[in-house]
Amino acid sequence: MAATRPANPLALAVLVLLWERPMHPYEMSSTLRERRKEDSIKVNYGSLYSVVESLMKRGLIEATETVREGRRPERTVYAITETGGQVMVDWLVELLSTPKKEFTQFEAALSLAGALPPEQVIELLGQRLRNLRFQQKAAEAVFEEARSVGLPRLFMIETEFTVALQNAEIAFVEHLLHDLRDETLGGFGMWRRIHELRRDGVAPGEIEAKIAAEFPDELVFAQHDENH
Amino acid sequence: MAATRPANPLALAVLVLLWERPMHPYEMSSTLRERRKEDSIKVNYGSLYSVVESLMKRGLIEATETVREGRRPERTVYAITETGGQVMVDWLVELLSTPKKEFTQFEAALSLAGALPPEQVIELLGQRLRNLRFQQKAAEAVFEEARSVGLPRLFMIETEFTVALQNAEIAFVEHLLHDLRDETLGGFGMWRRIHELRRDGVAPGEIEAKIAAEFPDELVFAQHDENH
DNA sequence: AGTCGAATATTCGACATCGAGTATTCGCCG
DNA sequence: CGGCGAATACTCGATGTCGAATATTCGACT
Repeated sequence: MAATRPANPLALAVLVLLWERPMHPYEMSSTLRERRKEDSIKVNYGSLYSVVESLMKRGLIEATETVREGRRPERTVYAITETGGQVMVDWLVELLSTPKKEFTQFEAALSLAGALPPEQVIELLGQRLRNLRFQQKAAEAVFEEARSVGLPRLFMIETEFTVALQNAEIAFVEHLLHDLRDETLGGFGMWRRIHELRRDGVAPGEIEAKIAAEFPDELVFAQHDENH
Repeated sequence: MAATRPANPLALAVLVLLWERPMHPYEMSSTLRERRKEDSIKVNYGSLYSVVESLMKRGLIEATETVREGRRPERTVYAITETGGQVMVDWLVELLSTPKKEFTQFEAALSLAGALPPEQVIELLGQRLRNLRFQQKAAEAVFEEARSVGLPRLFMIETEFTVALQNAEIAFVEHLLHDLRDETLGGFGMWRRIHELRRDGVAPGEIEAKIAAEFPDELVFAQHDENH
């Protein structure tokens, strides 16, 4: 059978750390913290220990010794196995070369935003924009500081990436807000009307009928509705 | 106590659907499919049924009737409760107004890419770029088709959003690849040297020492290492 | 010598996730 | 009219997630 791997990217981080040198779990978490990898990989005690166990079961890492230093609790030191090294490489290859759809909460919220009235959505997106700009300022400051300390860019590409994505989000929200305020976005009138009717306590079925009558051109795509 | 909610955004989708009108779970999944929300919300049978149960336990939705149509298996129809309506609004408000850090696999991979030699990373990012461009073409075609069918833009904002993010990713990878090929990216020499030494079978501890000696200026930030 | 908080190091269990499996029925085609 | 594939509708359990709780030690300061 092919060597399987855990789903959690934290397991990849563990493999990479053990590829550098043997370590015990707590040291992994502090190393990741020191290198600021917490910002790009979700590290979490519970997950760390179960991910290590899961890597053990699959034979990708092995316990080499248990040390007792002073009277601290016992620490188990792990090392990567040969299979583990291969899995690490394969995993990195896949993640770097092959884009995979990932779902964000904001995307979900956008797709469900129709359940709030348009004016409120405009208001909320305005707030988001202010928050995003604030975060952006903060991120750039951190960035600048890291550079001034002499941290090579190589160690910050993942941060550059998230900054790039954030900028794209800012531009998107700005653009969307503009179109919403303009009321030029296709479907806007229908959206507002639905919420007016709901506010006035019109029943769901009746709303559907009214909307269909009032906005025939915006619903041409929905012919399948006639089946019911 | 404050009304809690499940963590899975699919639960929000369920609330929104039931806010529109009562439904049974399978109908939820097909409605989401029809509206192409699968692309922006991870829908998954297992999760759907457990999310519905979880919403029930919290009193955000309630079972109104169980219908048997023909000799199909029994279907339980659910409706949203008043509390559920409030939770839905609060949840949407939060997601729309407040950006929250989300971790992507690619970000994790970027931050761990140092475990592969630079030449390979360049090669892999080249592949990624080709894949991204291909996907982009496909997405734009879907988009164009939707518009030609008369689907109002309002129903596609979430798609516009992901397209914007994808474009940002393409630009980022292009830029990064350029800097890598140039070898202008700070830390590049060190990175290559580490992999040369590993390939030649030099021991981890020795590698660290050699690197520290050969690249003193790129490691000025790492003074904490002297503690060990 | 005492204590307080930060760091070290891990466990636990409630909860969530998800794909594969099961069972049924409808509709179409020959 | 019979059979087969697509659609309907849901269940199950192995696995994964994660924060809170636990327990200890170190160092700084009183």
